[in-house]
Amino acid sequence: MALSNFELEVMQLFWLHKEASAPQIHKLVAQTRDVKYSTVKTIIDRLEKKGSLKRSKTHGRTIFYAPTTEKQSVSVPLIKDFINKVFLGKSRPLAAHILEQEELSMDDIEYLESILKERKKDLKQ
Amino acid sequence: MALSNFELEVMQLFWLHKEASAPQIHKLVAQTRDVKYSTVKTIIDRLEKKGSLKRSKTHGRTIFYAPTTEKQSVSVPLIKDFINKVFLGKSRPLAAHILEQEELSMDDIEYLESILKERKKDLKQ
DNA sequence: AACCTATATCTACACATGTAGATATATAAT
DNA sequence: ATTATATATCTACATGTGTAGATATAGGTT
Repeated sequence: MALSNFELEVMQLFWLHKEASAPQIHKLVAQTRDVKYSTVKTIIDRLEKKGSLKRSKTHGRTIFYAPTTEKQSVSVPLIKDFINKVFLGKSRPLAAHILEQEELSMDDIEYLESILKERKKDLKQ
Repeated sequence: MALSNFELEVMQLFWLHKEASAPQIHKLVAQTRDVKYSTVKTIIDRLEKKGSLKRSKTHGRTIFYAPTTEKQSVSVPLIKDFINKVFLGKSRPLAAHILEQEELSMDDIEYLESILKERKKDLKQ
């Protein structure tokens, strides 16, 4: 099932921390934006209902949740969708934009070059 | 103002064709999906209200619309958003995924390599 | 044991979105 | 000139989303 922006934002925190409670997630999100506990808890409830989070343990009455899927299994289809939606299914213009315009360190660049070199080798055979 | 998925899909068609009428856009969209004329027209009306389309001319009572902005001015911020949303603001993992997994021709690869070479040169100075 | 407080649960609401029917009407066809 | 038809306009509605208040209560605190 598709995730909304806010749901995805919360999932990112769960993927990062492996496991967390609603109050913890609320504190993290509240560092950036002014959002009430119950708002965050609603999102977590919806994620649980969607099957993206499961209850993993409790401390007192505090419930801890954990992701049910790897981050990859969500983000890879999102990339496909995005390329379809914004670049009519063509990867090259997106790749070009990132390589030209987005922030990359020398290390990043060399890493990406090595990927391309490999890819080229595979294509040739 | 942000565009919904469907709105963006319709804008893609306008960017491609420069100018079009609602019936034309409907026919194009209907090639892919079963969607009624009035649905498409509603989306176009909303795009007009949002200021993304303007009326450009009429033939009989048929209204032609044209985009008010370049495609780039919409897609570039979308890329930023997407990287923030899905990759916590880091471009490298997205770039790596595309270079590794998405469909690229030898020509694409060589083009992307040349971008990286340039970028490297700039970074060194 | 009584109380306080953090947390969970439940309910609600405005707005966006995808969807399309109903209706009016300007123009093309006869 | 009349009629038919394509197109525009208007209205509507279910669902998803971001948002949060109200209320209950388990469990820590005194």
